[in-house]
Amino acid sequence: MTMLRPVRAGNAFEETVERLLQAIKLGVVPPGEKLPPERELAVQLGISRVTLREAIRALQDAGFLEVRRGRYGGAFVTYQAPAPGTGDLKRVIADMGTDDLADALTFRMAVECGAAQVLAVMELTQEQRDTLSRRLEELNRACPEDYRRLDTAFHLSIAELTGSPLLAAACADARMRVGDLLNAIPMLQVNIDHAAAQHAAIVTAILGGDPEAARRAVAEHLDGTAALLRGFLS
Amino acid sequence: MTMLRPVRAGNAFEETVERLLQAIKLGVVPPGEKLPPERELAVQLGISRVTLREAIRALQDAGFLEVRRGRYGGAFVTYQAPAPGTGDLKRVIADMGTDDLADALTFRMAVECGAAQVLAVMELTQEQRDTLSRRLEELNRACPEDYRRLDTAFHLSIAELTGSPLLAAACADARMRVGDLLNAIPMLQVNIDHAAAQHAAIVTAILGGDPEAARRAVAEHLDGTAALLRGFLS
DNA sequence: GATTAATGGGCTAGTGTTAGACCATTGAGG
DNA sequence: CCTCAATGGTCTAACACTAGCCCATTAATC
Repeated sequence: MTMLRPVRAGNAFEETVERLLQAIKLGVVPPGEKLPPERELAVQLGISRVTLREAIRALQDAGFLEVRRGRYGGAFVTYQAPAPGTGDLKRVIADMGTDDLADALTFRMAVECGAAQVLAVMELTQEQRDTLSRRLEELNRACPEDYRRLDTAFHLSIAELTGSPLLAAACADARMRVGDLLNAIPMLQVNIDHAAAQHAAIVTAILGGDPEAARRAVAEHLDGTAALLRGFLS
Repeated sequence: MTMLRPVRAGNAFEETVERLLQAIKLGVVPPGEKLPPERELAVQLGISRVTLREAIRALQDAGFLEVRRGRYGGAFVTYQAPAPGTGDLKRVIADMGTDDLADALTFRMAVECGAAQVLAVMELTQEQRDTLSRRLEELNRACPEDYRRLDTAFHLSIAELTGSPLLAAACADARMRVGDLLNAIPMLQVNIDHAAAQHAAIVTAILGGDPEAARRAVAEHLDGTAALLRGFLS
């Protein structure tokens, strides 16, 4: 039964590695930038410094981070998102398993549509409206290497603007789970143009206070990804 | 930032107590019934038997469980949901804090609407359609002491039928967080009739494959709860 | 009444995790 | 060049959690 599912996903070390890895892959910490200091980050993640260091060490060994000592040192991100190509997609899908893949896509569809709908119903301050518009603009002006990162930022800001940490966390989790997938999808100009139109429709619906349209726009947008995948699965 | 939020909610003992408590309060394990055997439950929850026993002990001390030894023994639920009244509501709200309250309600609105929408889009087997209809019937025939439990079962089955464990877990989590609230809300016949009509609308929309209507029906239904609360908050 | 299988109760040794202190290194600025 | 503050590196003692084992109790069944 759903209610008696596992209390914890794994041990602290594994979960920490996963979290940091996804923060890196999603560009929350861009290449060349460094993670917060260990003592600070350990507090944010709610774990001990020892465990955090083990995780950082693992990511260093795997080539995602470069750790430098001394003042102005830190754990610097060396990972660069690979140039999107179709070659990796099948491997990524195989790595996830089709069940987990469907689960992640369904989950993402539900929470992102829900977030957009909720946000569209809310009365937004001018500042909130500006934030949303700004994220959209930044995404539209993005150069290819920044695109994924800003796309993530745009999608997550919808959830964050609802003011619900639980919802923001759920959307971040959903995004994490499809992160590898998105990185492996080829990024053609047609796709980008298409996505841009859909992003604009989402923002318009939210700012216009139309939850139906917001829900529909997000659903269509995410369906695009799902359709692309179905193409590669068959 | 959202991505660097805590990796774990608390220690295993606390999380386990919380989980079991909510399973009891939501009627997943009805009064008089017993929890699964310790060895089995520990595996399901992904914790050691020692930790589970500590949690059970705590709930026993708090009067929610009665543990009996020997064959056919087990941890029996003694907790009976209190007769709903307005007296407790303010205390429950005060216990949660208004921020957490708003967070939980927003989160629930998003994930339950998302689940209904997703389910409405899916092609359902006859068995799935029957399950949904059956849950609705059971709820409509429920006697007062079973109402909350069957209401929970109905709502959760929407998420479970999507086939996404992540989504089901999110909805269960959302329901957990508003569980005390729902138990404290007075259950008048008008409210029940109103809810029944909304439940029927939800099922109709889902079985009819209309995601817009499904989303709207769930939103209206949950807004009812929120409106009731706003009444008590002012 | 004896047997027995299912269950909770309790112990131990080992591993995971934490908090906190202290050391080592580095680069900026005096 | 020296100093210093911010940072990673390391250690230790305590606590949390786990796996596995065996014991104690109980009620159905023979």
